[in-house]
Amino acid sequence: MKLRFAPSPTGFLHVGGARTAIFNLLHARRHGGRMLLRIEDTDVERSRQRHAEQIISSLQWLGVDWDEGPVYQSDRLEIYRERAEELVAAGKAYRCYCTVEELEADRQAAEHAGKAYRYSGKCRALTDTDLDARADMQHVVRFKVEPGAIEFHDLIRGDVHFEAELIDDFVLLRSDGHPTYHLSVVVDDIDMDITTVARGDDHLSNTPKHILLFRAFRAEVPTFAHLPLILGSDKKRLSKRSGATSAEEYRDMGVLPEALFNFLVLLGWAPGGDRELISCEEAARIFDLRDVNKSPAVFDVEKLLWMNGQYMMRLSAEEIYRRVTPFLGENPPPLETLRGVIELNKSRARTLKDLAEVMHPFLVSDDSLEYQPEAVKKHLKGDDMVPRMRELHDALARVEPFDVVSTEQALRALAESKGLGAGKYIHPLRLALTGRGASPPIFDVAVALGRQRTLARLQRLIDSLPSLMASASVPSS
RNA sequence: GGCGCAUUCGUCUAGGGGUCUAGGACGCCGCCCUCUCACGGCGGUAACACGGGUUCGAAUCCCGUAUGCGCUACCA
Repeated sequence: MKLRFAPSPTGFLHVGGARTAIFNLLHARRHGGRMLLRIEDTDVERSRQRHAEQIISSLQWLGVDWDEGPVYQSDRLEIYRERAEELVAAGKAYRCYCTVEELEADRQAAEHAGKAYRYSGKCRALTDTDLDARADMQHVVRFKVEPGAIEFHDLIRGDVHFEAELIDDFVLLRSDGHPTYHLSVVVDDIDMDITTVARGDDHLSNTPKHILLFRAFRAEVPTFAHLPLILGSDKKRLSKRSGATSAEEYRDMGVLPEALFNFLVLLGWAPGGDRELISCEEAARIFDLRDVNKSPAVFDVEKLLWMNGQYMMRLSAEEIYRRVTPFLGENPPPLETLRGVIELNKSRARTLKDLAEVMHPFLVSDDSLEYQPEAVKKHLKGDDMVPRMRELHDALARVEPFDVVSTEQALRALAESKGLGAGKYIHPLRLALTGRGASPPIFDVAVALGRQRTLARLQRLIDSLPSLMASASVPSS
């Protein structure tokens, strides 16, 4: 068994394409087959080498590891021409000299008449003398579609039926000598011994053309599996309008490749047994294209983000450090100083980018911490703020050892001695240490910062108290 | 327009004639945990598109309608 993923390099790796690649990989792994990567760049107008490279690097990032290739169709142009000529020689294809303008006029006419446009087929009837007379003229090669029923069994859709009468004599070779998709895909699937073609649903209607070509080449027709499309939240084909569409964008957002992989695998397929989290290896043991759903699935970013959070909190601090570093800006601190900070924050973020954000207070210097206005307004209240914070400062300066249990005991003892709730100290302390109203458990934060920095931040808050409270009480600007 | 495909909670899905007063997950709501925010735990909200058949019995099989999507290029 051999499968292939065959993207055209006209843009980034679309998440729909990513899922197609994943399903191909999984099916190959499950059945002990191989997987080929083929770049379908026969459209010179739209294909770009840099896109091919981006797609390849996105696949690698995602963990889709193919066995053969990448093969570039642009390296095989001569082969497609030869095969088209073979079909012409065999009377299964013919040269067509109709111009784009003529065809367009026919199309217009058909439209005005309210009828479905079909290629007239007039070049089918060209005689040898006609052909000799036009030998030098630009032309395309068209496939001669003979009437008849075309049926095939799709792994996902089941039995599908088409009538060849409704299929135009489609172009195989363009006037510039480049093959169309229909020709190159079939020639390659034959030459590369592809046994199973799993591709997007948008190719279902093209399949009869391909079957006709396989027959014309006297080749065995592969098994097809047409995957349902991935939709945006607007129920339309996933597009920019409904959110990020490329694997790269999710990577830049701080989504883990294994989370995106897991999420995509679950779009149209379920491992059974109420399972949600599944690794590539586990999926490769039980996945089968035959179990894929027929109906399109909406890409729900919320669920992806939840899943990403699940993966993040299960990773070790070392692993997260390696991945979050790119989001930390210039000169990220070494692993050892961040290990504890990561442990404290990893269950509080859904993406690496979010994680970098919640880690921010731990990364800045004590005197450049910013205080969030809402938190200031909420927690810096009362005429006794300055003495209250001084007492806390002194208590924390004296507490021994400076660990989570002792610092908490010290603070609570202080609060009790003053007849105040512990919150009256805890919340301002949080503001002092993080500048925010929300953070990991505050005594863990203090210990992570260490006594010295804790006291420095507390002192800085005390010093800033008059101006902070003044600005907070102003009706706001 | 023609052809093709699809249709279970808002979303992803389980389900392949009786075990379905339809299960799980995300989201949302409530409660618990609690120094805040997360995490976690508990509970709740919410679906078989519609109409005909077949059958003792249909979410499951068949037909039709509706809706959606795809293809209908010298794009892939």
